[in-house]
Amino acid sequence: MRVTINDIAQKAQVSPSTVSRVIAGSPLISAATKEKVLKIMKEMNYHPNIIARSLVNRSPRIIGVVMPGMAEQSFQHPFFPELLAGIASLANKEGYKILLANVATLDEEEQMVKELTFGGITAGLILLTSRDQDPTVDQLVETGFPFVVIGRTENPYVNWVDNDNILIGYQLVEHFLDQGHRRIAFLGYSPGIMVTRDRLHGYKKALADHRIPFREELVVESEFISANGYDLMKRLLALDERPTAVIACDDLLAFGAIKAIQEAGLRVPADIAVAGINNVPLADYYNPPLTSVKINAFALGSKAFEMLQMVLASKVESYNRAIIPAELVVRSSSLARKE
Amino acid sequence: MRVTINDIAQKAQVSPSTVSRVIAGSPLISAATKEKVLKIMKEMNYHPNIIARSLVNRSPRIIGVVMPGMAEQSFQHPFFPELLAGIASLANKEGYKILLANVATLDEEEQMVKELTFGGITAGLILLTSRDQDPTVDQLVETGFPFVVIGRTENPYVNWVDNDNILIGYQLVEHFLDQGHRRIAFLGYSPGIMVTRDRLHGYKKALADHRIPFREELVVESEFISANGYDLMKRLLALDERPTAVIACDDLLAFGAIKAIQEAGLRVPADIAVAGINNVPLADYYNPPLTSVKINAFALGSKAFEMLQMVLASKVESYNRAIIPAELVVRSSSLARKE
DNA sequence: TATATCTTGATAAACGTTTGCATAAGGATG
DNA sequence: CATCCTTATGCAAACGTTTATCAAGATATA
Repeated sequence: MRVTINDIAQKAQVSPSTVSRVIAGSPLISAATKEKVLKIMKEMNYHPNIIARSLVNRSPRIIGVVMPGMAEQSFQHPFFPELLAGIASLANKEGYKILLANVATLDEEEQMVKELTFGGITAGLILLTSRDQDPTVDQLVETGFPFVVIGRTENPYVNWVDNDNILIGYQLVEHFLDQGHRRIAFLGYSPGIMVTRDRLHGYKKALADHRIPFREELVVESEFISANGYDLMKRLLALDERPTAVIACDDLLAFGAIKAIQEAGLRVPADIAVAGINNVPLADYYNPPLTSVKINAFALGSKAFEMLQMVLASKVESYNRAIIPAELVVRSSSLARKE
Repeated sequence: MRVTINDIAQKAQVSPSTVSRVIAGSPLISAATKEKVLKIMKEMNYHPNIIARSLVNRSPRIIGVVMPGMAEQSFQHPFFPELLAGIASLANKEGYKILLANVATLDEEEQMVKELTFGGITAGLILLTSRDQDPTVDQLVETGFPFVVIGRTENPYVNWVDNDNILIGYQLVEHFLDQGHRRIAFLGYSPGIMVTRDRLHGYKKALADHRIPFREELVVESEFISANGYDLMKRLLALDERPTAVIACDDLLAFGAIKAIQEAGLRVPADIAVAGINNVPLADYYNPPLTSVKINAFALGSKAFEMLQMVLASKVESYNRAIIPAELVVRSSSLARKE
């Protein structure tokens, strides 16, 4: 049998409301009573029933985190756990619990979001998305339910946190230009995925700023899956004029690409330089070590929670955006031989 | 304002209990009423309040998943998300929500588990652990709260799901023996971590079964962190009699080891063969591609949920164990040159 | 026609909290 | 000593469900 506030009250010879006030740290309670109640609470190993508490003050200290399914492959991604840890680090501190909505299909996602918003179980939502058009986001905007997006969508009525993907693309190009490259390819553009769009955008902008003509054939589309890096790179290798440098939208793609390059009898970076994005733990151990961009997933998560908290406190007047800086990590896969 | 069961009842000219019974699919309701109510529910976009429902029938359809913190590094691990997906796949189907308790320290873990068990918010817990002695597990056993462990601990009063780590160690040794190796090293044994203990156990058993003497110096201890593979391997390389094959307790360790081997001017697998465990996505793209053991994390997760459901239904008389089979994936890092 | 049976729906209590309002005790003030 | 604060506590309603018990109407049976 579960020990309730009434049991404590009875044992302490006070009313339940007094116990409740002790728990809440109300100043209206005498020191003596407070101490007595606290002691008994400890003795009886009492823990407040979160459910009951949530019911009465209609904002449960639970936030929902909605993750897209394996369909998007994102689940395999090492930064997901880090992101969760980032959210949790702050959430725990603030006494929020995290309800993880791990959905596989879009239908499931829609249903889940409905349950979470109308079901009264969560106070707010953090939504992970990489799609440029996200029906779930639109759905949430319509209901007015408090939420924050990690990633970015085209819907403007949204508070979001994201990496500066445009800058990431830009910086990688500049890095390669510094190394003397002029034919720089972009591997892994996926039209529906905002991240890749932004990165490509940065890539184009950097080229333009440095008066390098943009070449359609140097951009290779994909589905953001590792296995493709190998195949995609082969397309580039088949070009009349091969690129001398390759920016891959993800480290997994980069590894595949390097494999293809090496199999073709070429060397990285001597013949073709390569850089990835996300800085997976193995980038350092690859041969050659892979230049990448470190995404601060932890910060992404904690910032998202922070923003959601602002939203919950109605402290946001307009729509907020936060951009988490990323850091270029140069390793040998992108370095020119000394000239 | 939230639409409640009373709003529906009012609109439908019936009592709240009737609406409730419609939701529950009770057979005591006439088809006409049922249809009318359902229609109005849809019209008003009604979703039952999960909190209120949980309060009244004291078993909320929420299970807690407790994950060890970054301290154990486990978070970086690619199979964590897959595990979660495995849990969620079944949980969603059964109408259970997942509360993710993502704790950083042991104190936080203890506190969190207390809140989850006594706080009435979860019906049961799935606990991830790799420690042989886990205070949280002991704590849970004592309270009698329904829970299942993924991983294994020494506490016997526990339902758990795990890989057959002993077999994994055994098979890898046999694989290397098949390739003609006799001096096989074991990299990454960590005394407090059950997984590595079991794998080492399998390793020893295989050696014994094949009458190969066990050599203390071929077992290298570590902390289960990628960065160490490199350093640990150097210790092996410094031996008078170097091993000709290395089993690494984790792919990340294996990658570090390969790097050390190659830096020492030796070749993999020609001079030293290497195999890892966990089959991370990159194993295939490494140079050379890494032999590894595929852990079915998804199955691990879904099996754990299944078991928890049994526990919740009190369908377990004794303590259950489930072992998820793993699969050796042979790639070139472990293959002997043709003789 | 009176009674029993069955179908359908309503009433109210309960789950464990929080909190506005009321109240009692004690001290200060006039 | 009556009045008024202040401080500390209790009472009871409310949060949105579920469900046991009860009631009423309809139908069948004697």
